[in-house]
Parts: sequence; structure tokens; C-alpha cells
Amino acid sequence: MHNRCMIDPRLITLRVFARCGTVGATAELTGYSPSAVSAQLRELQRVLGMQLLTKDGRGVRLTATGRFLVEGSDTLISEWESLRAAAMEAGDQVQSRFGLGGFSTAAAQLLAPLAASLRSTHPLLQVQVLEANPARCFDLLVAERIDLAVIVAMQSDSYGEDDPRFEQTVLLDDPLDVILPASHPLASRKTVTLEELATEPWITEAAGSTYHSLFTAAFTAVGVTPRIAHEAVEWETQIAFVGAGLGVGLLPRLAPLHNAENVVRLHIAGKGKPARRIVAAVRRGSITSPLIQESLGILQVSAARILNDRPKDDL
Amino acid sequence: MHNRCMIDPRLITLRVFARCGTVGATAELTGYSPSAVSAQLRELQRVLGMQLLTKDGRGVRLTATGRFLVEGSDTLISEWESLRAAAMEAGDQVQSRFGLGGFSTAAAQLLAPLAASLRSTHPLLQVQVLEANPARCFDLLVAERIDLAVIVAMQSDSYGEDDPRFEQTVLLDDPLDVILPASHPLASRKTVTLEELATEPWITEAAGSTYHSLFTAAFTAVGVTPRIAHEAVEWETQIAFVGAGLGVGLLPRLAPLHNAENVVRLHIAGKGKPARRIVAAVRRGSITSPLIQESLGILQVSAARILNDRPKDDL
DNA sequence: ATATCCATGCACAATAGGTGCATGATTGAT
DNA sequence: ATCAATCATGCACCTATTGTGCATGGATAT
Repeated sequence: MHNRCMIDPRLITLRVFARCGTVGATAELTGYSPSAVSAQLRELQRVLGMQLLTKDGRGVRLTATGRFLVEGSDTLISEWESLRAAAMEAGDQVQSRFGLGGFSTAAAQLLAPLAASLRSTHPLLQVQVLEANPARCFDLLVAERIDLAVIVAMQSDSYGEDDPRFEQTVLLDDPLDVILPASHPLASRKTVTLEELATEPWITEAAGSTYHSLFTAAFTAVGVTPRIAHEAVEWETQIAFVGAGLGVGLLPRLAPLHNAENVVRLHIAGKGKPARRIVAAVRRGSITSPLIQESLGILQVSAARILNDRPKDDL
Repeated sequence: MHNRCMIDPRLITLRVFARCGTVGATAELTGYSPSAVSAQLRELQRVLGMQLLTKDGRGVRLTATGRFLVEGSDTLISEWESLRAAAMEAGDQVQSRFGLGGFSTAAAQLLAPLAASLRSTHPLLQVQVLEANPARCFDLLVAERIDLAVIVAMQSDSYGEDDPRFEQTVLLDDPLDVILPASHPLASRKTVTLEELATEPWITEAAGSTYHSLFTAAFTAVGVTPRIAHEAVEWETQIAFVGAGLGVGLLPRLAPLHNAENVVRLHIAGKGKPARRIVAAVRRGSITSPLIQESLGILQVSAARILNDRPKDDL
């Protein structure tokens, strides 16, 4: 399972460790056991003749040398990805495994068709799809568990757009809609503005979650401070809360309302049209790989189809 | 023994194969058995999902993809060497193994003191010295069997000065002297010119050898075509031939005459003062490594000392 | 003081990866 | 045309790397 890389897997492990800081978390991300991670890092130090880790309290911490090595390895990894991509391209070769990662609705609406398409066109390609939140998707890319991730762009998160480890491609902007109880005075409207809903009790996710930052960003853009009344983790829960009349919420258009009772979805009008940007991310250098290129193409088509299927987007 | 590299060792094996063309030779150079090389290359193709080799007669041959990958891997390797060197430098770490390679007189006069010096200053460093001819030294560098080679620069050979895999540093120019039988009419002279010896029967190495090209280069420089009477492989043999009055020869100043009877060594005068250039070669990127730097320093000192010990050099 | 969390060492198990020999295919020489 | 030489590869076997699971020990927070 762990033989897909040309760079020493122990260095990959070190990179994951540099990201998450503890041996246990590294083990979880890489799929090894904690003992294995510990042994790998010890071996790596022995082979390289470098001290990469120091005890720090009850954990371990990277030394300056370790940090240096990890940072420097960014270019090494992308160099390899580049080379592999070019070689695949030059010789129209087929790779055997392909890992995809994505988050909930993105995974459902974009990744599933992609995986199906790849399966049919490349019968002997082992496609694996992992559902994971955006932050974890980046970690999984670093850990080489997946090769492509479809995620919601996070502006203020730890992985910037210019991270030397990744390359990102915008797929589509998924507008946020308002969901109201059917009994709400504004429920019969076609559109609403956030200002009109400024005093409503809002339902959102817990602070620190992926969508919470989107939520606050939407309101700060129009200069309104919403009152957060309830918190939900799943869309379904949030919809149920709204249906029960507990408050109102924001729901990405890609998230299906199914046939929820007592809930209506309204597009947002006005200058601040909040949206979540959905992007595809790959390891830097791998973007020219034929499989990646094909996948991105399929994703773009899916994204375009999604936008076309919803002609009211330009409201 | 073979765990010193951060790049997949199978890729290194492929690179060596690209150099020598047969599985057997690759096995000999890398230190594996032929079966192991075969299995490694098969595995590499499986893991990468690329066809790198094709059957060609009774052997195998690189495909276009294979060649592409090998060429592209040059920068990858040097990138890694660079990174490792920088990390070692940044954290004044010590590496555990260090392989040196060199050829006969160079090995004796430059490598041995270097190895001794490194041994004393780095007690727990495993220094290994391999005697090998220049071409093989380059192969051993590619195969990662050695880290530094002291060789005689070859102008027209397969490894040019600008090979992307190596970096070379000039250590010294070792002048070629003439050795004559003591009974020779010119034996009492202080110096001679090649023109004066144009009609002599010459003793040299077999065509195609390292020094044969030096030999011919020396004469073409002064526009003389020597008559090659005898061939010898070892310096000792050549000296014995000269001592027996069979002819005259060229001998690098670094090659000791010991106390050979009936043989005198004369410096060459005139415009064409032939010399063999002795250089140190390392894998590209590794030259900033502390150990390499220290070694090069020691070598330079040795080279300077050698030149000073022979004050007649500027004749 | 006690509970908890984290890394690590150890016994054991799996497996990747090695060698040596036999085999088959191809080329060149007698 | 036969035979020898050369080369790659498959197979049986073995080794040693590298994994897991559990127990241990140090460090912190309650």
C-alpha cells in the first residue's frame, strides 16, 4: 500500500509529522502504527546522520535541521511529481492507483461522477475515494494517500493558495442560499438580502469549522453581525433545525435540500453574494500528469453542468 | 549497505543500467546480483505504471520513457544532494559513511592521506576507499557506491566536464616526464623536448586506455607522430621495459620511479608541456556538503604540498 | 497524588527483497 | 548447422527489514 513513491517513504512520514506535530497523529494520517512512525523517524535520522527530532515535554519536536529538511523537500517532491507527470505524458503510460479526496457535498456531486468516469475509461485503474475535510485532504496529499482533492477554498487557513506543496484549480463558485422555515414572513419571497435577515436567529457550524469562516465572511462583507442561536454539524441537522422554526441558515446550493418539510430555499440578492469557492488541489508538479489533466477536465465539465442545471444562479 | 539514499534505490539502479546497458553489468556495479537487478527494474515499472524496458535481442534496452525518466532524474538526484548538503551544513551533523574512489597513483598519493586524515578527525565515520579507473569511478558515483572520486580528467571521454550529474574540481596538473634508459645519449640532459624524441620507439598503454589518449594528445600538440613500439599496462612494467632499453616512455611525475635501475627521468621542455589534469568529482549538488568541502580542502593541501616538494616543476 | 497523554522499546509476525541455480532465448563462432 | 557463450528471468529459499500490539516510562494537567 505504501510503495507508491520514489522519495523515501520515511521522508514523507517526516513531512507529515512536520505538519501535525505528534507521532500519533502522523500514524493516523499515514496509516501506520505509532510504533512504526517512531521507528521510521529513528531510522531516518540514523541513515542521514542527522538529528531531526528532540524531546519536548511528553512529545517530540523537529530540530532546526529537521525543519530545514522538511521545507527543502518541498521542491524535491514537486520535482519528482513533475518528472513523473512528464514521463507519463511522454509515453502515454497508465498508472495503477489513483486516490481522490473530498468533502461531503463536493465529494458526492463532483468526486463520485469523476470516479465513475475514470473507472469506465480506465478499467484497470484502482480508484480510491476518501471523504475528508479540506484540511485533512491537504494532509492526505502530503502523506501521498491521495493524488487529487476537491475542497472548499479556505482563505485564512493554514494552507495558503501559494503553498509550495500544492497547485490549485478553481472549479466553481457555489453560491450560498438562505434557508427559512416555511412559516417565515419572507418565505414567499424570491430573493432576500442578508441585511433583511440581520436580526434573525442563525444556525451555523461550530466556530473553527470549515464553514463557520465562510459564514462570518459572508456577514462581515455586508457589515452585519449575525446572532448565532444554534450550532449544527451536518447539513441535515441544520435543515431540520430550520424546519423546526429554530432559526434561519445558509446552505450551499450544491447541498441538496431533498424534500425537507417546512423549509424553503431563497437565493441571496444584493451586493454581498456569498459563495464558497470549490477548487481542486494536487501536489505541485503533478498537475501535468495525464490522469490529473483528464480528471480536472471531467471536474470542469461536471462543474459547468452543475452551473447550467441551475439557471437561476445569476439572480 | 544499500540504504544510503533518499531516492528510491531502484531508480538508482535504473540510472546505472542506463549507463552500462546490461543487467549483468548493472549488477556488478551496484553490488547486487543480476536477479536482484532484474527484479528491481520489474518492480519499478510496476510501481510507476510505466514500461521502461524492452527486449532487444538477448538483452534489454531502455524505452523512450525510460530514457526520459533517467535524464530527468539527474536534476532530482542533484536536488537531493544539494538539500542533504545544506542540511548537514546547517546543523553540523555527521554522516556515517563516506566512499572514496580513485585511480592508482592518484589513489595512493591523494586518497590515502585523505582517508587517514578523515579517519583521525572523524573517528566514527566509516571511510571506504575503492580503487577504480576514472570511467568506473563515475559509474560508482552514479551508483552511489562512492561519494567522491579523484580521477584523471578525460577530455574526449563519455563523461564531459558539463555532465549534469557531476561537479568537478581541479586539484593539480601532474606534468608528464620522459623516462629514458640510462644508456640513452640524451640521458645526461636536464630536459628534453618531444621533438627530440620523435624517432624513438615509444612504450605506452593499449589504445583505448585512460593514458593512451593523454599520450597521443601530448604528441599531437607538438605535431609529432610517435612510433609506438610496445604496450604496457602498469607503470612498473613500462619502467622495466625502458630499463631494458626497449624504448622510451612518458611517466606522470606523481608516479614514483622508486629506485629503478638504468632508468632516468627527464622533465619536458618546449612549448608543449604535457600534463594530466587531476580532478576531484562529486555528485552534483553534494559539493557544499561539509564532509565534501573538508575533503576537497585536504586534497588541495595535499596537491599543493606535492607541487612544492618538486621545485623543478616550473622548468 | 492520580489520571492522562505521548513516545518508545520489545516480542512477534509479515513481507519485501536478497542470493544462487536452472532455464530459455539469442547471437556469434567453429 | 551445431555448439558455445552471453544475457535476462523465473523459482525456491533464505534473510532482514519493517510492520503490529502491548507494555512501559516520562511529563503534564487536574
